[in-house]
Amino acid sequence: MKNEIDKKLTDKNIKPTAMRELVLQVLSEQKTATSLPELERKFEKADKATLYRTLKTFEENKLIHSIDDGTGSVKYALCQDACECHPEDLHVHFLCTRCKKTYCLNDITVPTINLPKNFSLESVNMVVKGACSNCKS
Amino acid sequence: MKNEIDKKLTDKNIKPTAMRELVLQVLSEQKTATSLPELERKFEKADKATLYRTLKTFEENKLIHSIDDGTGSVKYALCQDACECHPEDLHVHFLCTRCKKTYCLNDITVPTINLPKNFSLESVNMVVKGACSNCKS
DNA sequence: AAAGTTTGTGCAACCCAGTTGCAAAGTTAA
DNA sequence: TTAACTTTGCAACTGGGTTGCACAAACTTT
Repeated sequence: MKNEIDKKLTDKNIKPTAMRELVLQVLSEQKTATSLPELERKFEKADKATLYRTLKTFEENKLIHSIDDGTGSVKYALCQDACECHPEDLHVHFLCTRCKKTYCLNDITVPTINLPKNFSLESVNMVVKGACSNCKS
Repeated sequence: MKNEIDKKLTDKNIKPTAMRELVLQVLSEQKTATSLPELERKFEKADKATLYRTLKTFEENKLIHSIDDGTGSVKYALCQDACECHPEDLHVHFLCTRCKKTYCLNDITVPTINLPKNFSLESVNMVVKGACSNCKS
């Protein structure tokens, strides 16, 4: 258990502290992406700033990626193992407008776009909104 | 001039007040999408809340649409004449990571996505990031 | 093992976009 | 002109995100 978590951290060159183990543990358990405020609620004890910096560290080291789904708080989810967060690695995200959960649609990669002349591409944020299978009446 | 602006407002069932005429005027002049804070700076005089509510009114009446480009402030741009803001009307937006301007790529409609079973689609926010033609070195 | 260095954590304070309540001003209707 | 409604302006607040700083914990070096 703990060893798997620690391995994930060290594989990405992140020193495995107690805090980081806990946060990664929780993130691993989620089926949908998690925001900083949500994380704060899950860890009554922990400090917002620490959680914030933990997420930043994870993101910089490509352990997680962030999704801005327009709900006002950025959400985070684990990257796929080999993910380098390059444009061709990116997948579509789905925000359920009912339950406000954000899903990583890992097997739906973002479509290629033909940009206008002299525009260069760095990344894509694609959020599809609608009702998820749980909420669809 | 003023008549065109007023016509656009009344066509969308928005009462043409002085404030609204001014805001629509300014929005019409922009080649890129405009945020509330930017608008505040353009109108030193006007109140934030009024501008805010003006934008909301415009958006509700489908005169403008909003784009969350992840910069921390939502941006607004005029809709195309016949726009109903339905999924099939939506276009891709481009955020230049250098100059932070957000372009409506009006002739690039968002690609169709095959959602998982029992997921329904309401709308799509697709923001491509990179360097625009002005900023590309 | 002690002193020094680096890294991580916790607290407090802050910034800023967005939002709301309320009262004053303006507009429309009777 | 009065009454009803709409718009505007001010002030205050919310909440997510961010930073400075001091303390604690973990590595280094001798």
